[in-house]
Amino acid sequence: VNENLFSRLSTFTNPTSLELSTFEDVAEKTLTLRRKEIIRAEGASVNEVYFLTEGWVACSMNVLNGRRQIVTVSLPGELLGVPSLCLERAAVTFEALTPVVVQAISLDAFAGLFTKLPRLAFSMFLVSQQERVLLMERLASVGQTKAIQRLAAFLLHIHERLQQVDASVGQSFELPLTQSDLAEIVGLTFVHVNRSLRELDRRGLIERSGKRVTLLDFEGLRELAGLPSHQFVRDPEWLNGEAPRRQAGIRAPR
Amino acid sequence: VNENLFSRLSTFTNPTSLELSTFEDVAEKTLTLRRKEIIRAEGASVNEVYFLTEGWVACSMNVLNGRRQIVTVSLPGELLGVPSLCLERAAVTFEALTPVVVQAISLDAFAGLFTKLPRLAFSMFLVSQQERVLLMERLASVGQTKAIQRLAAFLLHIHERLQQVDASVGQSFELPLTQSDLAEIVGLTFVHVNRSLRELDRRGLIERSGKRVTLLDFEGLRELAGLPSHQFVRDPEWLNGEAPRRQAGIRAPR
DNA sequence: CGGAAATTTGAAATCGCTCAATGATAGTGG
DNA sequence: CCACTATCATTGAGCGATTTCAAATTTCCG
Repeated sequence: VNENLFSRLSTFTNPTSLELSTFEDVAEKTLTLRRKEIIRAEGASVNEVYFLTEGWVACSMNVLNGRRQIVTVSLPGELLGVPSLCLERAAVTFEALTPVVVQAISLDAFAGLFTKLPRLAFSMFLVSQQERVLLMERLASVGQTKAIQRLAAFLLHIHERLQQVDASVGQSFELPLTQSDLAEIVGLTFVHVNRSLRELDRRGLIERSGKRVTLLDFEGLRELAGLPSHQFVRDPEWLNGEAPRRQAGIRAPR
Repeated sequence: VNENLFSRLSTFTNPTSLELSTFEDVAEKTLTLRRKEIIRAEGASVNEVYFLTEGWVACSMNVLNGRRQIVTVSLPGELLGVPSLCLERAAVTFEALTPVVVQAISLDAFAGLFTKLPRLAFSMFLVSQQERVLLMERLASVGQTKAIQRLAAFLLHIHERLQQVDASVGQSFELPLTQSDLAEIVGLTFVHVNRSLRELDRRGLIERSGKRVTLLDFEGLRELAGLPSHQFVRDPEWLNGEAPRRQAGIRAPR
């Protein structure tokens, strides 16, 4: 499972061994959690970010009517809590969907990374932009498409991300989410998620047994989902263009 | 209107005059557009980012069924096109909602900024995190709340951002969006947006005349919207903690 | 002033939600 | 290993929110 833990940091550039080892060194403590345990709740003070090394995590935001939106599902190799860096109090709750292992990184250490390894910093910047694009896609899916399309879009999305962590994933994979979780992801009730999943089943697009899902017809699913496909850059040449000319550190203004 | 053009870059730290002047220098050409004109379309190759100096811009993503989602509305002082930096082809279309002026910044120049002014870079990093939080809020609103609540949430949101650009904005402001635009923002049809706006009217929460909107009852609107309120950090101490110790540039791995 | 775009309104159809009940599955303690 | 319990999945029926289609008004702009 651990085979490609840094795939996320390597999405846009190849990190040097120095970069990777420095990154590994900033971890201060390792936390192990069981399913349903909370890593950090919405509203908690922002003292650290987390590097997810094992398991799945739901990142959710509560709405006053008692409902909640799962805004992201995080997989091994991802950083948790980066968006809340700009806030006094955390915006989202991190809940373990499976047994989970995370490494806590203090804000000082994280900011230090940013200065010591500016190229890694730029990688993290690009990863954040990728997350923005993915959030936009989710918003487009939830805002503009029907139940069955939203589910198709999410299944394709999570399958693709799973493949990046573990290249051995085929068309079939374990989805450790209840139908309630799915409902909170795609903005529906769990009853309607149930009916829509069976409809995907009936149409021969997917197959389910227990928590295992098989995507039978990728083309059909993509067409149904209706979202544009996005090709991510790899080592863009402009990154190495003007970039290396000067040296500087992050420094307060006079 | 132009009074606080750099409010966005100054959200988290106070930029030095060097930082601001360097930032201003990277602009390569100035584009002036009329309402409805496209600055850059979804799918176009990613050659530049844009600094919006005047007017409102809708950032939208198309879905196959012919509908589209407006994922962001940008106001003066904001950068356009940063998320698409991680893509081969642009993810969103930028369309002028009013007469607009933008400055184009080449990717090389932008990457150069990142290296020359790492503190400004970190500011931009934090602005990106803020955008992620705002997108999550929008997703929660669209995914989990009813039509009237989504509109309340959006009106509060845009009012708050407007105030940051122009402190003189009171409870009343010009909203240069059609009801179709609003529909594409909150994930409804324009017919239902119309009915929901009149319902907000009827309840005495807002008042409309032409494009001018007055928010009559902020407390009521906030309660209705049902979203958590988020307080953004200002000059966080961890930013100056470990950060200034080293000097480095963005550099390719060996 | 004329035409196009935007807003408003009505009526019917559809989608998704709520409430309620039944079955299936997995985990727990004895 | 089994009984017990909680959680999860499934199904039905009726209701409510939102969409769709269609048409009338109003506003905006040249």
